[in-house]
Amino acid sequence: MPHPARPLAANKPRPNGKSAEAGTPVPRAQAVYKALRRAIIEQALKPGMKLPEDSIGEQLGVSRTLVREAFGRLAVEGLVELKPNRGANVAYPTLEEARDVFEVRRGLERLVAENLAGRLTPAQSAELEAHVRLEEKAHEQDGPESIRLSGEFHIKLAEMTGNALLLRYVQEASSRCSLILAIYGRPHSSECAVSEHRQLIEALHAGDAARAAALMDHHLQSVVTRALLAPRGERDIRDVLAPYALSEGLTPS
Amino acid sequence: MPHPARPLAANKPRPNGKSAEAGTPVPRAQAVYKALRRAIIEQALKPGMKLPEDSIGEQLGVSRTLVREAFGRLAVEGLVELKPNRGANVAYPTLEEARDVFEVRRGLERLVAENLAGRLTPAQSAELEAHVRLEEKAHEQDGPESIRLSGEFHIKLAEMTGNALLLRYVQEASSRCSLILAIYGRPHSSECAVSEHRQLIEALHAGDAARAAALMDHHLQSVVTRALLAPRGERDIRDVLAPYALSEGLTPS
DNA sequence: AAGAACCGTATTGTATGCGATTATTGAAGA
DNA sequence: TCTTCAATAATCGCATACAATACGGTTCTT
Repeated sequence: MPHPARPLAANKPRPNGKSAEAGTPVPRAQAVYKALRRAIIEQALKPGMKLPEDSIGEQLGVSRTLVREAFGRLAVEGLVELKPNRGANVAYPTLEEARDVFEVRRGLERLVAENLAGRLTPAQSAELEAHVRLEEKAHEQDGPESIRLSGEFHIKLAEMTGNALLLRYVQEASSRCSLILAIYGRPHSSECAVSEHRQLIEALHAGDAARAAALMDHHLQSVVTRALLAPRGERDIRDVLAPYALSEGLTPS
Repeated sequence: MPHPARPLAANKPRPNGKSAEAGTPVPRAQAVYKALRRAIIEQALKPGMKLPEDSIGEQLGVSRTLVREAFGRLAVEGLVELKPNRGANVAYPTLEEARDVFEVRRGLERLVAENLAGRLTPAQSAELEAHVRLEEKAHEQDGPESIRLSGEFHIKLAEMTGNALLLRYVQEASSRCSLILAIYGRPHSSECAVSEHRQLIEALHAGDAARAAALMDHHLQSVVTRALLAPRGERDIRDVLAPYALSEGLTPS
């Protein structure tokens, strides 16, 4: 699976500074950060996985310095764990941390709902409705597409508040929820019920802040019970390995 | 003064930055981060102030590498602004950002209040009451001590929820509020009314979640309604950082 | 004198190197 | 065979080196 290293940007030793007509001299540190972030969220890098600085740097075509910088930022956001002198791992939240994340997320999104109630522009309403229709369509074949869309619905709402900090926090909580569901969630239940999204839009539109908040609260609560409270009790290595042992005709002692 | 390239000499690889007796192999990157963080929160580094990597590194006795790492983390937390190719400044939030921060903070702390209502242990109650008494005492001479204590009250509450993420967010919002009040707040009005803290404790104790949340909401709301304009002066970075370097065990070169 | 092109300097962006710490392997001893 | 321990390999922490970019002042042009 390891592909030959492909530098992540125009890493060319630019012949002469002058001719750099290419778009953005965006710091590559940020590119590294974003690449790793996506990789973690999309679970290409699985929870708990070791993250050695130099192999990652090599793979991305940058030096360890930049990888380290990215790790630091990801650690603040709770996506990687940084252990002194022992390197970085993709975060592996405990069940308790998971509970915490969901609680905070509920608080944040309730705020989103209150903020938005009665303030949606027609354009925003339309966008949300369109989104929900997409969700419905995707829901039929129940692929990973469905999951992505459910998540984006919440991000869209946060964006519409116009509160940048609130958006950032919701995104952060959201990413961590992805991690958590990757660990403790059941395989592919689409996490959000589309009908609940519909109701929420309606309440927002009606300007009923209290009802919107309550709906959001209930909605996220039910995500937890749907996806989380059916723990695939694999906190233990044994559970993970059991099927493999079986298929190889080995008997765990 | 550019050094004429001197092939390794004066700065021999020191065995360790500090005297050998240190029992704590605490990464120095973290020390730098904490020093800068405190300096910003306590407004020794004023909002908008330029943060040159090398003078800071020199003052703290570390290389630019570590300073940069700290900047990255502080930027995620919104305490530092990082402009590509133009370095770092202490964040200077706009009024709109200020509004956003306060709104999020309100949402978070309401969550704290709801979480805590009816769940305070006797020990926790006692701690809070003791704290409020301290506030009252400090309030008489109305120094900076009074401000610090008011802030700590909210942090203490967040701690008591046992929700680490919630605590982190409250702390973050809190620090940013310090910045904001430094810019837009009036000089030294102690920001929290002690009586409101008292009422809040009472509601928590009574287990009245709704009332506690409402009180918290109102309390923070009333903090906001004290926003005014204020000028700023600038000092030399070196002087400002010296005490922080000292307290973190860093040695200026 | 106002503006544009120019150049030296201060700073930032990134890579590399070196000592320190941790993990791993393999051999000796029980 | 199971430990214990040492030597080695892998990795991290941090400083330094070098390249790229932005800033400020000067000179040249009109």
